Amino acid sequence: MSEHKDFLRTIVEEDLKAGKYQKVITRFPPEPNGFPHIGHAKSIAINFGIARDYKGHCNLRMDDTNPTTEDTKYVEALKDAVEWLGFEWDGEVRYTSDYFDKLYEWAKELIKMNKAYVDSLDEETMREYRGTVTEPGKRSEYAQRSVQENLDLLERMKNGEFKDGEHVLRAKIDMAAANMKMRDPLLYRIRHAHHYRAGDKWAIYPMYDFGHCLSDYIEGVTHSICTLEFENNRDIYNWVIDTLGLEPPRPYQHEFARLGINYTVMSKRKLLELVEGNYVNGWDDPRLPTIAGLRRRGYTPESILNFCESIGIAKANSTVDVAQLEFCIRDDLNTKVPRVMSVLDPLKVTIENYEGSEEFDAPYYPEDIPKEGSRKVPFSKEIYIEREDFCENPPEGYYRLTPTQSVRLRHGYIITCKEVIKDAQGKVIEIIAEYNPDSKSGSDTSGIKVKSAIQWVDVATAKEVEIRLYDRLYKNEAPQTLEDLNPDSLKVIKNALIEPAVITDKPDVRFQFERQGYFYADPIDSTDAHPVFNKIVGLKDSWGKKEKVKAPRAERKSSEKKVQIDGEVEPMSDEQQKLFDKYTSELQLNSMVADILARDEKLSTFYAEVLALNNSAVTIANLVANEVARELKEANKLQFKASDVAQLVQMLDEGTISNKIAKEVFEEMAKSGEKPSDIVTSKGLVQISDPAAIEPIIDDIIAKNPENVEKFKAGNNKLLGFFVGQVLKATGGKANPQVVNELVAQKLK
RNA sequence: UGGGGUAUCGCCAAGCGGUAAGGCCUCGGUUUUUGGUACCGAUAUUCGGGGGUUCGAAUCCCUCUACCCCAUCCA
Repeated sequence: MSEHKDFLRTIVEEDLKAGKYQKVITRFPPEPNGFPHIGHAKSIAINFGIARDYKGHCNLRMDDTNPTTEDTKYVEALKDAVEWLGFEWDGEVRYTSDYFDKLYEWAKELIKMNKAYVDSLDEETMREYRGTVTEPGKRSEYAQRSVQENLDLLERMKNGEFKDGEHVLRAKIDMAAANMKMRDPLLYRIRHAHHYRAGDKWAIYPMYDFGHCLSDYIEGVTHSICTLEFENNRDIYNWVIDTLGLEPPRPYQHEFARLGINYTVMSKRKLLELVEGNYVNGWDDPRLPTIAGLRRRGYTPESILNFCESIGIAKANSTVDVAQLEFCIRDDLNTKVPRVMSVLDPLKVTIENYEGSEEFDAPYYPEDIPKEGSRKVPFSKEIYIEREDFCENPPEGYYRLTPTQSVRLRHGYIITCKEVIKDAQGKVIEIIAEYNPDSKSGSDTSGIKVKSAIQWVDVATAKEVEIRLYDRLYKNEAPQTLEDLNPDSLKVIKNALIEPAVITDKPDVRFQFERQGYFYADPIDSTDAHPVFNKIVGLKDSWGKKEKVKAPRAERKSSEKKVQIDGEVEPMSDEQQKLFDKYTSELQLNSMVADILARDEKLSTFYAEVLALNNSAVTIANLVANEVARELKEANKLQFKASDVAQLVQMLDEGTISNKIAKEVFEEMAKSGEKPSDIVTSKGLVQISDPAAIEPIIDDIIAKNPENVEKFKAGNNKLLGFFVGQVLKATGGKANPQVVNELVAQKLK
């Protein structure tokens, strides 16, 4: 585990420490109505990861409460994804549909408590009754039905006596709730549909808000982790569990931001559109961010897990740069896979001074990768090189073959261009070259220095392969529509060439094609007779990048600060205005503090109370406007009285305590309600202002931090805070910060 | 617009009153028979804006702004 815990792990740890739960139980609760994507991988990594880190367990539960969209094939895909990522769920796979009986009992319970009712409004009316975000809704007249009638109706709904939509079961909460989700949410709806697991037993199905929390409870889940869009549903989650009076321990819901990645889409709807509209070739199209797609592309589980860990968990909506994902797969494959040579766009090279043939012994891994293994690479007079690796009129900095620049054939000899043969259109079709017999790789005595080594294949023995080059699915960073699709996201090269060992020896399924990228033998289409390789990701290419940069030279980030227009501040009432005037003129408060006090009745009243006991108007005002305001905001009820604050201010005025200590005392006082003077005495918080007592401490700290002293003397003024902080820490916060400040500044001069 | 959230580098993200972590990207340099890898180095005087409190504020207080979610019988 990394040293910085994310906020979820922090919560889990606190709960464990507080003894709230004996064991952490999480769950991954997908609805089996679509293929899992990398966003699910994040959720899987979080839920299973937390369970693993805290020695708990994680369930896999299909949240299958909507029979019209769900299917077994998705269940399989989901199970498969979890397994592929290397996680093991606790026991059997769980299904919300297995809890239908229990859920139904609880629904009746709610009716008996008069907390749920059968409503018979039609859909449209129900929507009208719900009100809007600014206007309260109104309760359905059916809410007055008797318990008996509700029970009876629900029973008959279950038995299939009514048509879809005729009735629903709703919770009786509050039609005027500011949280729209709490305006009598639906608990059950009628659906005469075949459920892929429950069959035709049920004519009613629970809604998410009813089924999910209770399923968590049934499974003993402790931390129910979901994405941000469920924040509003948390109130119902708690309402259902609380209202039913379920015995603790009970689960609590926590939300995190879902994963977004640029140049792709993640929503089920958009993914479905791509698949069904044949914009891609099925759910496992390697361009898709689905687990199946990533997997078929050649991504490893480790790389995806590393990715999930690297992006962190937080609550801010964010879009991760796809470069981060690409880094993770390169990073993983770099140390794992063999290097081989392939040529995608061949240019023939005839080495006129070479006769016969030979085989080079070439290691599969470069020297910096601690892995063994090698293969034979056949070589003869005629070879192919990559068309890009020859240039007749090279730009500056071009390292490869030119009419005047020799290159090394990787694992082989150094060649030099002798003649360039072109067709009628002027296209280069062949290079006539010469090799240096003394330059053989590994036993080079030629003394020739070349700028680079290029990959190649032998014409006579090279194998033909199909290569599928994948690029980002969309051309826009934040794609909206199908128009944003990248027309070049797939390029198929039917007859690329590859060295024979890849096909005959099959040392692996993933390879680095040197200087090109990582490739994966397509698990479905690749055969011995017709090998197919998917490009997983390209190598980093600092040359290609440089070339590109030459073109667009326009955008420079505009450094001008954007001006922000402030909205209107609400005007004060006459009463408030009067108070404000008194504060600023009579009591000499600054206008900001006066404004805060004048506008808040609780604060101004409290202020007046303290002022009656102590006349340090400004000090009290500052304290009330800042510290007391916070307490009021957090707790709503104050643990202390005006007299306590007056006493605190007096100690401050007398110099018994510093501002820093005052804050500490205040916090304690707000928590325990103890008298400030008692807190000061019991904790020994009297401030130290005597320089003679402070100086030795400062000397000690200066002696211990010679580097920071240097930096400070070099002009890093921020370090003053560091030294003052250290001294304060050493004295338990008791040193008078003002004295310390002066002393430190003096000593470091 | 009522409610619920969120704002720290180009992209993620730590930080919880005392020197603005880290990763990706980018840019230099070293090593290199992959323009790869590895390694070194650079890159936020500033934390959405403005005020206030404090010796000291990304962190506390006030206020404004922007973005996301909620008015499916979806989850």
